[in-house]
Amino acid sequence: MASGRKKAFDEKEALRAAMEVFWLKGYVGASLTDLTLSMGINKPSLYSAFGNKEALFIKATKLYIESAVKVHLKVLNEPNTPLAQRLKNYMMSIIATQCESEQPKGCFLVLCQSETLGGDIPEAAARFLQEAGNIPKQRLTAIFKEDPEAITLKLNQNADGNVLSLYTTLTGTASMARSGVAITDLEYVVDTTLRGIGIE
Amino acid sequence: MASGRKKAFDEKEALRAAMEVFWLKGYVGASLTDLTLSMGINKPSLYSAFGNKEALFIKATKLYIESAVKVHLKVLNEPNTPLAQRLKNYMMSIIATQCESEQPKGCFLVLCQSETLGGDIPEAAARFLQEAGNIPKQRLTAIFKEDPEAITLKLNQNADGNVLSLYTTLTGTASMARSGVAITDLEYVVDTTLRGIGIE
DNA sequence: CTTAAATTATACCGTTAGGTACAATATGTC
DNA sequence: GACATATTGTACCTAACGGTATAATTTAAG
Repeated sequence: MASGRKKAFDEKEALRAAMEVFWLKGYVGASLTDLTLSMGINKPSLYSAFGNKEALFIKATKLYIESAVKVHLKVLNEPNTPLAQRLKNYMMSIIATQCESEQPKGCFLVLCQSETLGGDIPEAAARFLQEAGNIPKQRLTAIFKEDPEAITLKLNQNADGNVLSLYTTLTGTASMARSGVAITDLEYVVDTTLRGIGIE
Repeated sequence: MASGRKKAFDEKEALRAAMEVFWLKGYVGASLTDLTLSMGINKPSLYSAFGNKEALFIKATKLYIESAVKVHLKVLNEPNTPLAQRLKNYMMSIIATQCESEQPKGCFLVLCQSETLGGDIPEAAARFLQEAGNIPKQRLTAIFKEDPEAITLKLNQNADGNVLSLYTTLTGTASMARSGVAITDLEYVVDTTLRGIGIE
């Protein structure tokens, strides 16, 4: 079997570059020129490797979920660690990503979810974005409902409300990080939220 | 002096319609077609009355600040009302606007500020957006530093942190409202934040 | 009724959007 | 080296973008 010319770019690396463009500019704001420039490839290469803009966006979103959402979850079940510390570590780990200066500030999902209401994001991508937001919520709900320490603190009695409080805070910090607020300032916000739901 | 044909549209009403388009779609996402359709006028009328897209956006932002930001401030100084109640009224008043179903869900400023980092918003408009966000922050800072009850509660000792906590929560609720979370659920988030900073 | 001023509608401008056809260029197999 | 295959670079497509020139309207003043 004959097999033609080799790809001159690393697909994973190109996808990572695309993710950063969407992360910085959103779905609508990211033009194909922005994307191809950052990815270091031209349009035919992009379309043959990733399909089209929407398919590329979904793949970039999946990469973001894996590399910037799920990675933080493991500290929630760190053994021999008080719940208060685990929750704080989790939130600060996310905020560190939001404030990381080597990446676009803020949160990919928060930015792109805010675009969905305008109707300029294809429906499949919009649905995918919405589902992505549920991942941390479900995990936090499980913690509040099942963790022995959480039950002792009666956090299970309004688990949904407590999850929403944390999630709202983290969404807010994403906007704060995007506009340049420092992680040291946001740590106080986290402490405030945790104290507010009755922890510590 | 001769004076020509009369305007067939109400300028205030057209500006209000433009504000809602930006509120829903952001600066980049709002096309001139979106704008002229919602405003009920055509492009030459838009340009003669408002200048260009950027000038229209700045006027729409000013209208939003007057009609959806400053209006909430007065409850912060309501006489014969405990500080806890005033702060809660203030936050819930804002969230009611964010959840109002007769308007686009969420916050005009939060949406458009998130676009600025991408570089697709003209610089003058971007600066104006940033300044707009300072209005509530400055007022809250004054409350925490000067209100007798706030001083008694020692909220003045970390006024900036407490302001950031409230502001982050309200920014978060704007995103929550945009994705359809009900005001009744967000009330618990407000209670959490206020309890967190040591009120109530 | 004429005239000057202002607003309207229509048609158009150059540019950029997302997307693709096609020829040129590499690669592995025979 | 010839050939099939896959990727690349270039050029192009239609549609929509922000913005405008121009001519057709409507109004008030003289």
